[in-house]
Amino acid sequence: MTIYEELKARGLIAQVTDEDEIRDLINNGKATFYIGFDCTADSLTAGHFMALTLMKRLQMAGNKPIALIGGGTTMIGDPSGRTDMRKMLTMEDIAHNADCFKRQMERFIEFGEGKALMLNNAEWLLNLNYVELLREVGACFSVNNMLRAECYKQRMEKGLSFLEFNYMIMQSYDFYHLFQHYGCNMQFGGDDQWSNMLGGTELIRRKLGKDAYAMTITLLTDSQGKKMGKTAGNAVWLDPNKTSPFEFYQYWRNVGDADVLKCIRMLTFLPLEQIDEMDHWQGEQLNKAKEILAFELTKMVHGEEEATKAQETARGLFSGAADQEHMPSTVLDAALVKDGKVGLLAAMVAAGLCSSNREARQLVQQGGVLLDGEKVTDPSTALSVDALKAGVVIKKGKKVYHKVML
RNA sequence: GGGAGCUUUCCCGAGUGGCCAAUGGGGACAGACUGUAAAUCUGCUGCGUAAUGCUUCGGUGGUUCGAAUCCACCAGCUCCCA
Repeated sequence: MTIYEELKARGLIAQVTDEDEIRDLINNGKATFYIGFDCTADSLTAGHFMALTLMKRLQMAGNKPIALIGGGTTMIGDPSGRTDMRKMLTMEDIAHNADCFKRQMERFIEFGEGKALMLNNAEWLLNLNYVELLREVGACFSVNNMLRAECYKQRMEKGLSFLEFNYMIMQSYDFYHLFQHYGCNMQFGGDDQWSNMLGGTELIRRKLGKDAYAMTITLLTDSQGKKMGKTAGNAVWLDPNKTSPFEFYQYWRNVGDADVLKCIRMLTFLPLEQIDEMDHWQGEQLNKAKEILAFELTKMVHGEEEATKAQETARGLFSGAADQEHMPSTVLDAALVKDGKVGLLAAMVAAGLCSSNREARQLVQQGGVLLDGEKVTDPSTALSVDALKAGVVIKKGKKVYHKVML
């Protein structure tokens, strides 16, 4: 099976500019492609992860990837898919985020001589001269067309600043620059990037009279059409300090039935034949598929050891016997001790299980808290120092376990 | 440059002088049911052990016994005219 067919079978391809040409390029290892990552946070997310796997798949097929860090474009802020303007980041923040991105990517893609390339568009964007740029590329863009682009359309109501309006031009310039200096003939990106990417191919055609190609990746959405990789509005991070390997594992372990196979197909490197076999699994059996998904992804992001640990912890917790070793834990401040005891509510807040005493109390009263497996409903419950020395396991709801100690 | 309007708790959105910590919906969280799923039903959602308690309705001042609600100024945004 060729790589193009495989991408297609995995459901990764959303839109392409020229299917025949692209198929030929990537199947024969003739593509030098880039994917851009704007550094709006200090860690990559599950969403970026899919782009990285795509990069890897294409690299394995002999193509040359360029990971482009958006040190320059982040200064503008991509308006695509947003209903309001992004917070403007400072130069320092952006530089710091770019560093973090770099470190995370290196773990995943092979960079170096003859391998993948990592570049930062701050290099060429930050030194552009306004008037020169206007004359060189500004003349190639039709405002009329830009306003018709999907990414701006939805902003016509809420308002769009000139700063953001220029994002498409910056991204197009990137492609133009990479095409000329690095022989980059293809761009990949999320499907929401489609119009920005077309801007690039169009610019190359107009300025250089040459063809470049663009392909977008299907956005990972759940069966209800919501973007995946987020919990409660927070991203699922790849940085273990922001999302622990266990939480990361749990996120995938808990995806909806309707989404498991899709995720396995799109995100893992398991052979398609194996995935097709899982396709007819149903009901409870799907839990097995979820475990596979969670394990595979955790392994890729955090390493096999962490993945095994997370899996064992999860199995332990949900089969009853808590595996205390790998459970998140907090050592309580001795100042919380009163009369040889620590109030349960205070302990829960200290452990980060609740943000306030009030919330903790409510949770206890609603029967959402278990202490070492025993349900407690009295908010005035206190933990004795002796018990704390040994460690007490607080279970919040069905899935959150936390050990507190002194 | 001129004119009109908007700014509410995580989000949307009611509220136009006391009965407002503020209707409703969404989301989040918890309970029941389950398969660590979905759907459904229930509870809950500023802080406080509690109170006629404290802090909140873009910001700063003011009017008033009392303001999210009225006034002034400032800021941000939207729309119309240029």
